[in-house]
Amino acid sequence: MTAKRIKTRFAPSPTGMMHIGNLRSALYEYLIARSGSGDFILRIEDTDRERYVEGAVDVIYRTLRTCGLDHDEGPDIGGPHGPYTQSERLPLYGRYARMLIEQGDAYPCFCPPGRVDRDEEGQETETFGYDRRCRGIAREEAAGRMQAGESYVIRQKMPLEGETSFTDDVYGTITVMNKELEDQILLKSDGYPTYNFANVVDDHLMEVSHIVRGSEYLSSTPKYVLLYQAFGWEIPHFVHLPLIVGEDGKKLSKRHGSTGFDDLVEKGYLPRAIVNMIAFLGWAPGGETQEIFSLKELEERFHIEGINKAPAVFSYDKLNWMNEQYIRALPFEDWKGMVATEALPAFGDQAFDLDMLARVLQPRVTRLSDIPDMIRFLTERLPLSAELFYNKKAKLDAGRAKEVLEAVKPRLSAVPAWTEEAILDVLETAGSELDIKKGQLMGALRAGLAAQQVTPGGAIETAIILGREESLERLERTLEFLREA
RNA sequence: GGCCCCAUGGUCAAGUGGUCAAGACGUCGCCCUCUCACGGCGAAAUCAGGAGUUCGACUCUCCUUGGGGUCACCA
Repeated sequence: MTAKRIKTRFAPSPTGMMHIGNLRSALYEYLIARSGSGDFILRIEDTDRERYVEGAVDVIYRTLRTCGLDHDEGPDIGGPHGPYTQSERLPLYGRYARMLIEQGDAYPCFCPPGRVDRDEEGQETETFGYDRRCRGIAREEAAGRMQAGESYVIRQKMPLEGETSFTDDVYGTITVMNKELEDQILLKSDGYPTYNFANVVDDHLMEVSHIVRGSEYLSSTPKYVLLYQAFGWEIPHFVHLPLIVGEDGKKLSKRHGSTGFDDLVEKGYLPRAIVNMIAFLGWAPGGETQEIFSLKELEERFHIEGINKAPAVFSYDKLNWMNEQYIRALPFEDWKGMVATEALPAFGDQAFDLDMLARVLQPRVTRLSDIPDMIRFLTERLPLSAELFYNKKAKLDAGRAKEVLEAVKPRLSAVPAWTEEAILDVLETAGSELDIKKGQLMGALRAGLAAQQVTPGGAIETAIILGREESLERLERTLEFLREA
């Protein structure tokens, strides 16, 4: 193969959400193109009218855009090989199919759909696939029946002997016996091509150099190779990707939880983290140990040799970690904006200090959607209990907490400005004057303010977030509880 | 079941005949510490099995076992 310009395509079918597996294909296709300064194009494969979902094309555009996978040709931006939507290319497929019939590499088939093979006793046989019943129909008879308006499909005529092999850039050379290949349908009775036919025609016409797709297509690739040969077209590079599977080792699907890009985003995963995560499902840079890569960096390091052959299990644990890395590294202002959209509705009319809240949350949040639960103790006054104040190490319990708070609350009420520095100053003074250990002081205050044993952030941070008024009211309420206990 | 593919710790994986077999996630422990995190340090944990080839195999070959994919007028 000559040093042709690298060109890859993402060819999704508009059937709904953007599955993680599809997105990974798109990402690898994009990276293979970009790492070789080639082109990445988008083609919509809408040849299945029954599965077509309104609006699915927009999901595809939107997802690619938010992930930063810009394409060079596509239905929305055009290009030299349009149209890029298969339903608009129908006449083309018919023409090429007829060409194959004339060459003797395809034939019309009049069998009803889904016919099951049966043996002499009428039992279903164990053999699968079409039995080539119509393959022997004389050309004139076939032409007559087609003329007469009989419904038919066009099937590829597979060689009955010999073998076909091709070399995949990831899996190496693969060979199959031709007799194993089914006379697959190229053109359906409704005039639409099947994927098996359209992808070959379009990939050739659009000058795609590297066909990148999931390994579930590996076993049907010999049939495509035969098609390329029948047309006398140059065989492109094949780059089959290892499957993404769930924890149970099975191909990732709906029952494995959130497997759509939108689902993940809704759960609070950052698009950049998702992209980084799926880049490593079946690929590794080799040599180096870095795992956090921006899309730009991936464009520089990605290479086909780094693609693995074994299926990869999608790990939510690892995704969580990646998301945390991205959250921690976010510029504070960006992070604050995200916290605001989660927190504002939860706080409602209640005032709170967004800066401090964001600061406290940044090193602790795993997914954005976790925020509402994490801040519930701030947006609601939770029920109190004696156990809240128990801390063995600090020798703190409800009784001691009452003493501490009784002593400290008046001083807090008198703080001139409700700032970190001022509050810390008051508490330190109180601590040394009244001889209260820091653990007891802070522990009692934090529990008294939060009414929750474990909190993100400490006593002072909590006080700042809540503000003076709410903090003092909460302390008064706590003291009332403690006095009665 | 036929055909095809795959096989390093629980997971993602580096490795390409000679390494004490990287690193990350997760798990566990310690430190830091007003709780929880973050951060730091450390630990346990892997070459599926069997034959070969070779002076020497995780690396090469074969077989076994295990797993997966595919057998649609879906892609």
